[in-house]
Amino acid sequence: MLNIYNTLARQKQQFVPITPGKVNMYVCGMTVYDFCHLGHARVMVVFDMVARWLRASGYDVDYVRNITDIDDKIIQRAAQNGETIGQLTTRFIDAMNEDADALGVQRPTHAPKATEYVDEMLAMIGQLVAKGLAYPAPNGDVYYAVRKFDGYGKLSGKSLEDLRAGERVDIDHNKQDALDFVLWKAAKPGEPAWESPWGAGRPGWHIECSAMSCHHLGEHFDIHGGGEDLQFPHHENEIAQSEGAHGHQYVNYWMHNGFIRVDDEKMSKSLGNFFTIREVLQKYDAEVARFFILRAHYRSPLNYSDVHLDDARNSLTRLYTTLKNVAPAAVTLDWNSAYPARFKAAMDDDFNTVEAVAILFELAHEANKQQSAQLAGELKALAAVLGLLERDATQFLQAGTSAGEGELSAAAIDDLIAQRKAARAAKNFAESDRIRDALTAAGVVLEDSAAGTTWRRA
RNA sequence: GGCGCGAUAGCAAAGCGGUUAUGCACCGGAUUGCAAAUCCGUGUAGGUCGGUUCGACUCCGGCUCGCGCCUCCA
Repeated sequence: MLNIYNTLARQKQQFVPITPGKVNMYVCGMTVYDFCHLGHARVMVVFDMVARWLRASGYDVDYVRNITDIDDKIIQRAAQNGETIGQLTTRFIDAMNEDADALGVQRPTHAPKATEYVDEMLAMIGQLVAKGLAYPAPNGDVYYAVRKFDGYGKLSGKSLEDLRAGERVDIDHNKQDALDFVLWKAAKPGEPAWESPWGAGRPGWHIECSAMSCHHLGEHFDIHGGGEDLQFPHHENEIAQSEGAHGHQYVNYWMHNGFIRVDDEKMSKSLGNFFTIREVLQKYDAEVARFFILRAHYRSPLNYSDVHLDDARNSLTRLYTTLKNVAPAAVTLDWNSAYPARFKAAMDDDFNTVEAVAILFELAHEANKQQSAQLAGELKALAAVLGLLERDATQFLQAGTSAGEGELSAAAIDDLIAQRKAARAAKNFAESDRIRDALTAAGVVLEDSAAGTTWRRA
């Protein structure tokens, strides 16, 4: 039985789907005006893992991850670049999909773009205005009247009083309350705009998720996820919009993943301390990056550094080495048998991939020790549930970096191995060691066995 | 200032009121021409001060330090 830490309840709760056997899940995706960084990678990988585990558990999962393709930064960036908004967003949506694919992230079932749901957003804003929960302001904007919604603050644990005391909210005389947030922004000259009952304009950020989740998953669905920085105000505002408009519960389980950090600080655009996914993939195999994310608990902060990525690569190498040394049998997982049962218990405990990965290592140890194709098969099958160890072991072990600087080609390596083999046959160990040392210096490790010599990159 | 989270061995990182986490690194040994890989062996970790308890890394409280949200942000 699956337990999920629900931000709304601030504790783990047993997961009970609204419809038996079916899970509807929505995750806040990217605003596409730049390349994705590692923080975005974490959201994509974490919720990919969640979707995979739900499916492995037998659920039919409808997974929606939206794309914000209209907002201030997009407009600004397109203008800077001298390209249209469509050109800019298309470019970065493609880049995002490339990065996600590299990381082994399966595509969500739907990836709706905000610009394609403006009608739905306007309909919802209309409902909110009709109910007196929203109001058009003198400047042409439409705002949500936060104080009219009873439960405001229930997700983030904030009270309106505390928020007002925060003194960090701009005073805007168009708003009835400083904490009111915008649903519809009046058009400014030169900006893209849609017609609306309140004049030409464009949607505020929060309304798109309420409208698109409702369109694809209904007014009430099971899981909503995103980075923990979205808890407030974005998710709080979504609740206000959706529950305000529909008059009932919006989401049952709210999940928030922790940040990627650099030197113990949140990695973010505004701090400028971010690494893009493709930057990292120049130096590290994408599966190493995925493993790096999944070997930490999704709610914990995760420090990024080359040292940690090196460590992750060495760890993953051990797993793949096991599969190279012990050919895995084709295994159909029996969740009642020892290792799979423990793996399942770990995953069912709020997606404890840390524990699940530890079990993978125990399995590797036993597979090596017993030279057991069955255990190696279980290792491979269990890892596949996490989207790991799905490649040919030798392919992984010999893969270079995409940068590929100063790397010896496989052909050159094979040639040196042949020379070394001849030297060894002639008992010329000085020469064979010289060749091996040269390879070591080039980052290539040799492994002799009865079957011959194999190599991998260090 | 308000609200919240965390502090585990050299590094990373979990579970758990009493019994080995796990990985990397390190050190012995087996194996190897020598290595690598693998196997065997080796770690008296749990910020600090108190409390509860027969017993606490694990529960409770104080303190210290770190981080996050309160503004766009995954």
